[in-house]
Amino acid sequence: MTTTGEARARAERYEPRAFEPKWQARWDELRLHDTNLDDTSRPRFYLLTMYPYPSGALHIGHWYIVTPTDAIARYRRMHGDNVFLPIGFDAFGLPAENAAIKNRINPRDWTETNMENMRRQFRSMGATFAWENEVVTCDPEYYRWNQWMFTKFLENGLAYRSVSPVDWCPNDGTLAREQVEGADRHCWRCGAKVEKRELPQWYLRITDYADELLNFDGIDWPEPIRIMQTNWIGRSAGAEVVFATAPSAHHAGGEELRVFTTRPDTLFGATFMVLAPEHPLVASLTSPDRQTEVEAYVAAATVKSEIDRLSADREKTGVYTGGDAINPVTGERIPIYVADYVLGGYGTGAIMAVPAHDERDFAFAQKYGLPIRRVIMAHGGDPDEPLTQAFVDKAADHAPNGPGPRGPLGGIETLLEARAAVGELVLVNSGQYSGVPAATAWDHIVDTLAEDGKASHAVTYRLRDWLISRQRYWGTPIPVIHCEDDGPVPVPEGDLPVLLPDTVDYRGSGDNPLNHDEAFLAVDCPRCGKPARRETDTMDTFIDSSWYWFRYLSPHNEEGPVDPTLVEQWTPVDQYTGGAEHAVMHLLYSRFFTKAMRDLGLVDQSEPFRRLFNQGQILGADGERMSKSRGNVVDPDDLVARYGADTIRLFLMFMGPWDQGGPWSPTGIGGVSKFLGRVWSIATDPHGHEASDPQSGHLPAGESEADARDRMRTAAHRTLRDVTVDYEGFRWNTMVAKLMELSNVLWRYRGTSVAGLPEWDEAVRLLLLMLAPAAPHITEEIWSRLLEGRGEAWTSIHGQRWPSVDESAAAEATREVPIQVNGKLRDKVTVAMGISQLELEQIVLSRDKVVVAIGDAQVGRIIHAGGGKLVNIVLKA
RNA sequence: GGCGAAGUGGCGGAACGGCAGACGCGGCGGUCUCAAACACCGCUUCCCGCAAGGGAGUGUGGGUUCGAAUCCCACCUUCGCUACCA
Repeated sequence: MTTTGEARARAERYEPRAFEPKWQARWDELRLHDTNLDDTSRPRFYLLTMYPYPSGALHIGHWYIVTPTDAIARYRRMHGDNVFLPIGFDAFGLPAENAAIKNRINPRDWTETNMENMRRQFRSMGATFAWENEVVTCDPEYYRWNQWMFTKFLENGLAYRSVSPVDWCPNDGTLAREQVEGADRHCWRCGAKVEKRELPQWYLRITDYADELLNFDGIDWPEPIRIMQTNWIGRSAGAEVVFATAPSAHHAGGEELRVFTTRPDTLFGATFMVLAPEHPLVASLTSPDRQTEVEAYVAAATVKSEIDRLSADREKTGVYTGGDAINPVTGERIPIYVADYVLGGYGTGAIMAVPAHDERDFAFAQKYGLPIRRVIMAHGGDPDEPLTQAFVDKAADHAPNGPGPRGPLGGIETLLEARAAVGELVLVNSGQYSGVPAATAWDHIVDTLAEDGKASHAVTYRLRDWLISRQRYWGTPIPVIHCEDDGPVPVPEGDLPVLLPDTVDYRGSGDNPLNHDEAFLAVDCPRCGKPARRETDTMDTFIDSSWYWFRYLSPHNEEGPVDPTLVEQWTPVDQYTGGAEHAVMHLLYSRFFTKAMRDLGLVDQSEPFRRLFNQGQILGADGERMSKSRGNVVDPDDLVARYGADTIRLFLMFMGPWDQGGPWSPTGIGGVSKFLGRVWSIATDPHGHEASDPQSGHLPAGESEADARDRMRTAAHRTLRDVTVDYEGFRWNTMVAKLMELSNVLWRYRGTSVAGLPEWDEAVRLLLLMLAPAAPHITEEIWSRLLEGRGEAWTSIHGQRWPSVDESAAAEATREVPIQVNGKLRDKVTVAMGISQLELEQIVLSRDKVVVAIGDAQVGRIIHAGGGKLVNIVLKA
């Protein structure tokens, strides 16, 4: 049998379109992937991948996330695990609402249409999702439990309402802190400039869990993610010190002005104070002659954040309020400034400025001619030596509170350690503390002031409470009723869910249509029965994604948000996969929710995801993020139509390390397609050969049949050994490469006398099994043909057990030993595996090339590296 | 400015103390074909050489080691996140 020209036309070629849809339908029909959650006879494997937003169509980035995840699922099934791989849709959110405004259609219809298309596309991947457990977050069956949990949070003091300045985008309404991006403070979604607005808002007390969230014990997460979360939480241990305002012509004085500092040891160097523009005491401290100037500055500061960050000069600005304060240790009168380099939302919104030891304060003091007093220096130095820049001692920088590495991953673990490190630094110009080591003074000053209630140890965090209010329609209505007499009252459990009305008036502006829906708004107060108004804010969609994996276990459960038995049996999630762009927000919120739900008695655990893998992002061919507006979106449907799903799956895995991502380039896709074509030919037409190649059909010169049989067996089992490790570590690119190598070996033997021998058949079988999780259709098709050819009944290849390595087959009889002389490669020699070092040395030293390389020199040591992997002859100098 | 990640052929990448460039793309040459496409075979880090062979080489400069792409120090570049956190 030959394979060329007409003959090739006759031989059946790899034609994925001919069978991929058939198998997808078959797997669905047999319900191969709906998981029996009650089956406890097998080890469970809860595999979760981040559910998509129903934007309308999958792009290649979705395939990049889902395809390897599906391979993990299939691989675990081959190990006998009861795998649960659910999917759903993150179906609330702005794009639906924007589309609604634009096209005057209902967001629900838009969303439903999109989901239907995406479900079809998911099927075309051959992904084995448990569709029976699908969760759609815009379904009342789901969001009612958001509401239910919100009322529980309220009862337990975890939710509260507060009027505060919020970031406001003219298009998208309120934004979370994290949703404001970049130096110019633009909206993460639409890019518009962000303003500030005062609004009553609902918050969740995530900061109550700040310390617990810093602890990653018992979860296997990538270190960069842990570091990012740790830095995001930003725990800072220091002290709060109370300054008193000084009496003046316009001001009685004696008011408390609290500051947060990590350096109370520098208190004697505090020569002025700075308040954030938002600080509540700004107005009362301002003297009449300064009022105009201060008010103008404060007004400018609220807008400023948008405008001036781009202007490269980050020069500090501020104005004197005309008010003064008393330094509690020196008794000095020091001026109080307002400056926007102090943040209203951090610490107390006020600082004591120590220009000698803080770069920002130094710059400010220089600009406004304020005194700079050195209070810390190396022992024995001259305390009056003028400073040309702030003296910030490095060791203190590495304290957990400093700007350097901090927290559990930051090197120096505790303040004590940090203080020990600054032991050689002493206070100067600090009254009774002069000459005292800075480390000692730190505590002493705080403790002494604490006796008079003037200071206390304090911890602050960068992390703020989670603002969940959105002035938007397409989200979970916050279940609260505002009554004139009773204030905000939670909707009673029996009245849940508060349904989102389906027919609303889209005004085309950013304003929430719920504000104008009288049928929705009008309600009686559950407490007093008087007419009241419903809350119109809806919840941040990150609420939806903060517990959805629990709901997958019992998506239709009407008794509660979760089924405690299934939760206990199936969670925490064994493996979570998703994009690294969610490193902080979604993953931190999910951890918080899990802990909060635990404290409400809903779940029995503290961490949601035991193991996390963050894959990289596929960018457009231009290296930019894929987006419709950039026009660089790659449509997988076209690719599937051309190459078939298996080729696309495999190509995405072959591109490079999974956590790396990178720009999309279809170059090379043909190589993967060719590989599958060869697998096809090897398995379905083992005796065919290429007539255009005179060598084809003959064993390589000098190779016996026995050699070839050995080589096939060895190659197959070594590949199995290595590929198994790659599967475990999600190293898809090398996994594919190794399967290509094995196929190259078999390709060479195709049509020769060893094709079809038991070793051949075994190698082919192993190749198919190893390829099955990654390329499920072609392997299933070939598998069924092989069974049919042997007259056996059909069973799915995906129900087979992962093969085990025959170590004796994987072992080789000989090995090639590279020979170095003085670390330079000079020769190689093939020797028997069991050879002794002495024998090896004799052979090595007798090699011509080695003798030449040694020349007249004397042989010194001979190094046998890596258990005989390499020999290095070291010459005497 | 801070934090994180990464710099290896023309390209994606492999190797992560022991043969640098696995596997694939692209390129070049060839077989098949009237021809093209497909398919197949061979070569392909750079420099010198007809070859045998030799030399250089993993962002740059140092260091540790018998041996460094890999470990350590300094620097440069790119990407991501963050933006004065007291």
